[in-house]
Amino acid sequence: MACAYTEAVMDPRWLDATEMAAWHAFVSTFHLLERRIEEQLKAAAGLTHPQYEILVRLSAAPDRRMRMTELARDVVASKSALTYQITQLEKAGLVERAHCPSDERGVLAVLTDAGMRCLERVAPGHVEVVRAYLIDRLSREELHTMTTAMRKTERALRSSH
Amino acid sequence: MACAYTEAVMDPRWLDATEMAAWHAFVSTFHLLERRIEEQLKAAAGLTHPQYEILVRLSAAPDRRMRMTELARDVVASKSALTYQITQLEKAGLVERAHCPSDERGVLAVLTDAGMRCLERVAPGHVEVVRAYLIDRLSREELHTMTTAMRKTERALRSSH
DNA sequence: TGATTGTCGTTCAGATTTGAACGACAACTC
DNA sequence: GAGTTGTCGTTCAAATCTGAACGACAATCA
Repeated sequence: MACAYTEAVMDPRWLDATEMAAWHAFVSTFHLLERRIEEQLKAAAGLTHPQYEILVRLSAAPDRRMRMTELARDVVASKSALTYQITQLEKAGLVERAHCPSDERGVLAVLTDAGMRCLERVAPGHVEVVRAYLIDRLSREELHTMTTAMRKTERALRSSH
Repeated sequence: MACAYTEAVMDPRWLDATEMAAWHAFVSTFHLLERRIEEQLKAAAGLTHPQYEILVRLSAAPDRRMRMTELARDVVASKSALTYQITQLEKAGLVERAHCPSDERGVLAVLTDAGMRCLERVAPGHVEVVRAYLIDRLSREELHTMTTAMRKTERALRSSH
């Protein structure tokens, strides 16, 4: 009754019980899963989740390289956060920086061979966690619905900035 | 083809295209939404999302108070992160600390009247963002499926620690 | 009771993120 | 081509998070 989400029940703009349940479940679950993923990656390879995501994106890019800004957009990180993480990964020998041939301002993040090997070594354990707690618990139907729902929101958020 | 998620297609433990799409959509969307929420809350009241969530939980608790550990579990924060945030909210006059009558070690976080007013003032704008980018874009059916899916994962994660 | 073990919340150092400011270059306009 | 505006990536200070260590108290058990 005192909850800020449901208090003004007369106003249709507030969240009803179903909507509130969906939202809270979404937020809590993500944080819990994120925590478990961090734990697994740290133990397996001393990597953080943002660092792992960077390696994944680079491994899938042509020539295993990507512009800083594009990479930041892909992994949803701020430019300064990406600068910091690329520096860390460079110290670890997993990524290198290269000049961009087509733009003098540009910097390319390049996955090294060591970075690729690291990813191949770590990925199975990571995927196992994602499976164990999310993917394998959902039916094909649920998986599809969730993807559709997430994409709608992602599209709306990306197009408004 | 070089993506670490799909490379070893012979191994059924890897994620196929559908699963990978679901996972990436989930992670990206959450980060984008989180970013937008932070932006809105900061502009509206100088609050962070974790701080807002703390106020919400306290507002819904009996006597508007909660034990630190329980609160930390609810908002999925580490104990030290909660200690820090409660200190910040105390400085802002939105929350107070009180002794726990039943346990000498315990600390109760208590929502002040100012905290309650702040929450009532900020909540509509916050809910509007959650609606605009997530809730209102999903059908009742999708909302229900997502909640069910998230709850399965949440349950698995909470019960294994 | 006394001893052991566990939980509570805090502290601290270190790691990471944020957002504003910046210099360097690119793109566009006239 | 000079001037304006925009983008690129980095830097910096400040804010926040993490995880291990800690002292204080609670719970359990002999």
